[in-house]
Amino acid sequence: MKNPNRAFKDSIYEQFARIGKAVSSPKRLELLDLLCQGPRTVEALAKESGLTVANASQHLQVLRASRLVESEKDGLFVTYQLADPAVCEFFRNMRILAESRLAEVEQVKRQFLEGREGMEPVDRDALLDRVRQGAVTVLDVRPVEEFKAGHVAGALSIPLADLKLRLSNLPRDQEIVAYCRGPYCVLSVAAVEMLRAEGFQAIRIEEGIQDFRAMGFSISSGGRS
Amino acid sequence: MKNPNRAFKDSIYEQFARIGKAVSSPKRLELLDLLCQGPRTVEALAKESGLTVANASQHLQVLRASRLVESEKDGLFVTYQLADPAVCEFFRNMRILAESRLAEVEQVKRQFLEGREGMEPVDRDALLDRVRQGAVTVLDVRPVEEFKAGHVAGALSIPLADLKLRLSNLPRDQEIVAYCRGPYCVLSVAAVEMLRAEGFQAIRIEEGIQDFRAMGFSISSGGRS
DNA sequence: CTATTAATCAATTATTTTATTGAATACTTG
DNA sequence: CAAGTATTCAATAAAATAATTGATTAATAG
Repeated sequence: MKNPNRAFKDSIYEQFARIGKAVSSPKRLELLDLLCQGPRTVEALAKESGLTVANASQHLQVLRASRLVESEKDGLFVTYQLADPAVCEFFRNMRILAESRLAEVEQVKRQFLEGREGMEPVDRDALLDRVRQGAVTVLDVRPVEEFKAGHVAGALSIPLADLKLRLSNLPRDQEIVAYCRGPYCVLSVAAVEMLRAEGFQAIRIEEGIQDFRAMGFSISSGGRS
Repeated sequence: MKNPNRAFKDSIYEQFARIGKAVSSPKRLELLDLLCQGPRTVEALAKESGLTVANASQHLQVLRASRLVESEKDGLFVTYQLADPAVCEFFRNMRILAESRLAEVEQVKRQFLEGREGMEPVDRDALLDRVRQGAVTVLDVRPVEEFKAGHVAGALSIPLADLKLRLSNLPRDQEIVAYCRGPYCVLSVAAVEMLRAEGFQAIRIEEGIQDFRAMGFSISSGGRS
């Protein structure tokens, strides 16, 4: 057969490619990753991703055109958010695929963490078990809004920026497990370095909130402001 | 903090974007989709996707550079295949995300199937149940090699091209459920049209082999050549 | 060794995509 | 209504991507 269905297939794959194009730019992926933590204004996204506001706005519009995110105007501010939790799950799948297929990812990570304290290889499963059993103090070092949007049940919220001032809230006789946005977020790295320097038993766990959720951990939202 | 970790993040998201770029082209998605059915030579892929051989080869090299596929030289022929079953699963996730987020997909499909016989909306779950229980004749109309690479347990293999000659192998007193590569493959559409014209009770099921696998159906491989 | 075939390479062109800049819009506050 | 701010728009230049063409490489068969 001489493919009389070509036009149909072309249209279909063209649609699928809209999703692919949306996630083909590093900066858009970074924006998506941030949005996985919760809604954000254009300005906040621009700042965190190192983009100019105009450029961030354009990328966000690309993401919106592919229906992965939605925007809402709140007075002067425009808040962007994921259009569906499935988008976050998709991003996570993509991340995991990249980790498994691209050796370069591990390499880049290793190079960055090289020589940092508290980053020794650990028995990840054993650590997760201790978290699950509440046998350690779980510390969420992300900004408060992200903590409120969803956190590991029972975790303590101390954003990295406030950590130095709130050391007295932390136990000196129990291990502290710090987490942040995921394996490529550096908040928990800095937190653990500071805590160790202050004499705490602290260790980083690479998982982010989406990973905990995917692994069936109990997730809470809200909490004291 | 003035983002001293920018370089690290940039490198990481750049790696992730390699996967995104690989799946940002409609033609590469079509190639990936074909490879989800099993290994293929460049020529076969080019023909089926409507690309020139040189162009297909280039796209395949892009896919290989992102480690989603691998190639192996067999005498004169180069055979490409998915680097990992996870790639197929990823593609499926992407397809499902596109279906749920992009109304255009449904629209394009509807427009194409409009007025075709045997494409009436059916109770999908009930149909799947009948397939699961073996209460119908399940017909795989894909090329034999694809059938051999994996098929619904108990299905009968009659490639669309041979269907006219092998009608006697099919029951006239039982419903025939035809499947092919998935919702956007048209082999089963043509098969059902032909079967109905010949007086069979035939119906199409949109699921492809990966969908059946994901839904926990029993999958066999091999079979008579 | 020559001819044949499958696949890739290399060079070109046309098209898209990206970042940047400055202007324009839309909303809020006084 | 005027000033200020968040966002978007529009225009541009730079860079990356895609399809096409013809040449080249590698394996096979005679």
